Amino acid sequence: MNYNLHPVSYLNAQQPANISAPSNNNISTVTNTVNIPSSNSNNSTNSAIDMEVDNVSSTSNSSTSSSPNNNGSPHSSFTSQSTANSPVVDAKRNPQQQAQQQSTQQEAHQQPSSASTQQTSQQIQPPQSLHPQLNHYPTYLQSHSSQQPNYSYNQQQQQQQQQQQQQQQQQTENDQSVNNYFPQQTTFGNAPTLPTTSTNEIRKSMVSQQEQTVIKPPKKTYKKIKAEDLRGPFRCLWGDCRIIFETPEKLYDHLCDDHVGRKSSNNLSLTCNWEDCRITTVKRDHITSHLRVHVPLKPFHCDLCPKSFKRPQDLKKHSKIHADDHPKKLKRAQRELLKQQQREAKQKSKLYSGALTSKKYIGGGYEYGYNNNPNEVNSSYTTYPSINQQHQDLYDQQQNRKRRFENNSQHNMYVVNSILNDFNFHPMNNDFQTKKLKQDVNPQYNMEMFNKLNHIEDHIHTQPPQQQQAQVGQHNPSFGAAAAFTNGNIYEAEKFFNSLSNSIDMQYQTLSSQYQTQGGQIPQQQAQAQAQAQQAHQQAQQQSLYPSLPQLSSSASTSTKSNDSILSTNHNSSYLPSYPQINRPLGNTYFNHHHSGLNPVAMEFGGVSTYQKSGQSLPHEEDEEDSEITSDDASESSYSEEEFDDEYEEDEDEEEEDDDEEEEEADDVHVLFNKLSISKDPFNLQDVSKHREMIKLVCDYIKEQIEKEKSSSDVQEEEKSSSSLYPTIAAF
DNA sequence: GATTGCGCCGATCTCTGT
DNA sequence: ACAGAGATCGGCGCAATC
Repeated sequence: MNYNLHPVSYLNAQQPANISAPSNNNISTVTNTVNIPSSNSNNSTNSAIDMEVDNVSSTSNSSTSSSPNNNGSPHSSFTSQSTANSPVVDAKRNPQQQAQQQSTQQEAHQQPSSASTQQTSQQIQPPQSLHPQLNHYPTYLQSHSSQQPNYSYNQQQQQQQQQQQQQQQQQTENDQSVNNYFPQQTTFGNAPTLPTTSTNEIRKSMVSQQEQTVIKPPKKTYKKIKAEDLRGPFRCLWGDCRIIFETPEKLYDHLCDDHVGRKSSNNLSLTCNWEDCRITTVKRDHITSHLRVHVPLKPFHCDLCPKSFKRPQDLKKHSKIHADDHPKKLKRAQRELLKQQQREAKQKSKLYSGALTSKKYIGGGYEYGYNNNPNEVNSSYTTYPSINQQHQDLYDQQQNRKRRFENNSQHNMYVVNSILNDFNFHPMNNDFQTKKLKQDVNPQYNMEMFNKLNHIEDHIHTQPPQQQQAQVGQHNPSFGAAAAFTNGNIYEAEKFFNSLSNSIDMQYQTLSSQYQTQGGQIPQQQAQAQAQAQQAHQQAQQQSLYPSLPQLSSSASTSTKSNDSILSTNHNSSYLPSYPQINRPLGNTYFNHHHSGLNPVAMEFGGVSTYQKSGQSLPHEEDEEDSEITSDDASESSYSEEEFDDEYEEDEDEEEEDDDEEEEEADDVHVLFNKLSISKDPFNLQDVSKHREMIKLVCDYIKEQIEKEKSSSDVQEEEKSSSSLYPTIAAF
């Protein structure tokens, strides 16, 4: 376990201790008296951060080990399930259940054990859940009312105590089972809060209640992740651990690594201690899969629709509805195919007629029209000359756009499809009609958009070429399939992406000019910006009632950490996206993660290993070591770095205009970055450039579609006009 | 070669939304 | 009623260890 990956998350997690209010006093004594196997104890780093991390994480592990499962026996979690006396639990119980519970507790107090000391350890009240709907509490677990063990005893006393607890649990279960099957014999002991009604009424009510609570199987909680669930902060509610994480990915990692643990690390816990959930599994992957219930994390995205899923099986099952043999898919495909064939036939007929009646031959046999379908590039009319100068201008425009695609039209089409899909502009998207209304017509390139485009870019470059090809074929069988858009949709999309492109252009120009003027002074500027950000953060923290999100120190990372760390800093800002994020690898640069076969995100779609918290080292750690290899591989890219550089050079030439304005922009860059929440390093410039390029691809595509729409409408008009010259022949 | 830990994956059940 | 999504569980394979 490497806490150096995101140390500030742990470091700052101590700050809101007064808010989350887990009194660690009791816990600290626990950890001092009992040698609990802890994965964190293996952390041999000596930095100040790690020292504090150990303090915090020891709290978390003490909670983990506060369960009697972690007594060193690997399979101890099978034998006991402790249920904390959480007020959340008590709030859910009806008074009669509470009375029964109290009576059980009283009986437990009468046992010759240290119940009074145990009771003090139960005073830690967990705060309100981040996800109230997840507060499910299986009824069969409510019957397990055991006390937390007192770790001030030695191990032998612990074992005895655990045996007593097990006996108590068994006795309680036996009593309840007896009461269930022989309700007439139900007694309530000396429960103090029972109402003084007749015994028959109590018996009837209790019988009915027990029938409801025991006979009925525990209901599962099926929670849909909402936008508010993804805003964070993401607090670990495992036991007494209240560490706050920036992202659900980190929270999930923390849960799997620190709380579930591993058999090999001698800290495996197969009982979920998340709040009042006490679900016990028999295998580690089962509990890691179960943990997704508590974490709003859906890292498995559907490539054909905006939906995301928690588990790869869910995605796989969902993907069946996109299969070609799916009934809905077949009907829709038939309709789309018919429309498309009709329009293509009309378009081809016009092109044929126009070419055959062309007035003069201008140049060598170049392609007429703009068709990115690789199968139709050498179509029969490609060698016909253009018609006139107007067509020549149109041709030049088309060729300019086509240069963006011609190296790898398949990949670029996939980029366009992905972006249209993620922005709910894809015509094949079922939710388009409902979601498009919510789409901002004039989007701004803010941090949310930055993260979203990063997400899309991640998604794009983790798809194998075969899958991309298949998806392009499914989404848009022909590149020039203008029929995919309706008239209203395409103009809305044009407006949306043009506005976004303009916004990105502005940011890009500012960033690029600032980068050129600053040169090697970026780290110093970053340090200043970081100092300002820390001041603002401290002020906000003083004013805010809520715990602050952990802040990553970009100034430190800039000088000491690798580029990958810087990237992770950028992408894990406090501005969290409002939609599920894939587990963006820490070793994330555009070109190496695009081409490296070791990409963990790529593994995401080929397997689950990245998310099932394999014991093997993460691939991106290897990427850091093999950065040279991956950069070399980038030269083989279909979307090569040279291609990007060419684009950048063109753009930068246009931007070398006003030096005075650049100085003013340099002064305002702090404001800009504060708005964007993007630290100023060249990688951000690269990210912005990538986003700029991506959106330009979409804009070009949309323009092309609009032109095709116009041309097809011209064909229709010509057909109408020409048909008016001749008598209508009716076919019988 | 046997054992064990671990992860992947399919089957199945349950719940939710239409 | 049905489809789709969420959740759980068991079988299986692989790698490490003995």
